[in-house]
Amino acid sequence: MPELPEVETIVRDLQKQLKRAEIRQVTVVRPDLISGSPAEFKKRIEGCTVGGVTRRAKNIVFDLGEDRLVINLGMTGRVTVLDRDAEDPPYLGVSFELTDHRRITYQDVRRFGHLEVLARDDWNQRSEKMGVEPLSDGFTGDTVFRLSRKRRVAVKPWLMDQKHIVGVGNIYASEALFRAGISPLVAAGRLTKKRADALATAVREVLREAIEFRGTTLLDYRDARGEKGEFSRRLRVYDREGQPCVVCGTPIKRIVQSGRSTFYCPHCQK
DNA sequence: AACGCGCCCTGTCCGC
DNA sequence: TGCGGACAGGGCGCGT
Repeated sequence: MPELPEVETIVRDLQKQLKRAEIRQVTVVRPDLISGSPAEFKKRIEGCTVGGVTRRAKNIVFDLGEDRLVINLGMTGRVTVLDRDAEDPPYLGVSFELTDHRRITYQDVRRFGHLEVLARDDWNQRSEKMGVEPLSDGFTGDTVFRLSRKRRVAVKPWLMDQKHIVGVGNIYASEALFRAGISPLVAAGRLTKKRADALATAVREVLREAIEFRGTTLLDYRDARGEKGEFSRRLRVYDREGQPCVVCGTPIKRIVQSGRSTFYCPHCQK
């Protein structure tokens, strides 16, 4: 569900809302969502002050001092800051009661999400092994060109593979390829340098715009205030099968690649 | 090593 | 109306 823009939106909300927030008590409602035992999870978080909230790939990272609380939202995870007295939201997985009048809740219908506490160094090590951040200075057409060499897989699933570039999921992969005029079916390794440049630009632009509009809500996504994202209406191909291409009017096609839907314009994307 | 696929789980929608 | 199948922003582990 949430890709880079949605996670980034949530993180920015949380940064503002949780300045120096202190966590008093943790309640694990669904132990299958966390790594390790609920007792250990509680022990390592209770009493900690949130020093900051950042994003790495599609993960929300809470700075707890020595430890990091890392949340991956899976498909339907939500992190919301509520009044402490507000009733439990549906599909509540974990609740973090703060020392002020609020609490942070994690809800997840499908429970593909994941919460984990780990030591700062362990997290840093893991983070170093992840793919490149597409909004970082280090991400250019050269990056795309270099990483895609000799890859025979189609560029769309390649773009979604977090080993190379992080944060791009099913929606923004289709959207970026449309903007770059590249067919989702071409082999990643066959991209010319020029097309790699265009793709890098398209990825950066679509992610930036989506953040500006607070992400895409198809169904489940909500930001940390419980609001939907506004980028949905600006999608050019995703979920638009049969509708006219915004550029040329050709009906948008839907195909399945690696088990995921891909949407594209067969006329504009070659 | 790289890649495709099934699976995790619950809800919704569509066709028959 | 009811039911089965397909599908949904992700990611892991398996086999080839």
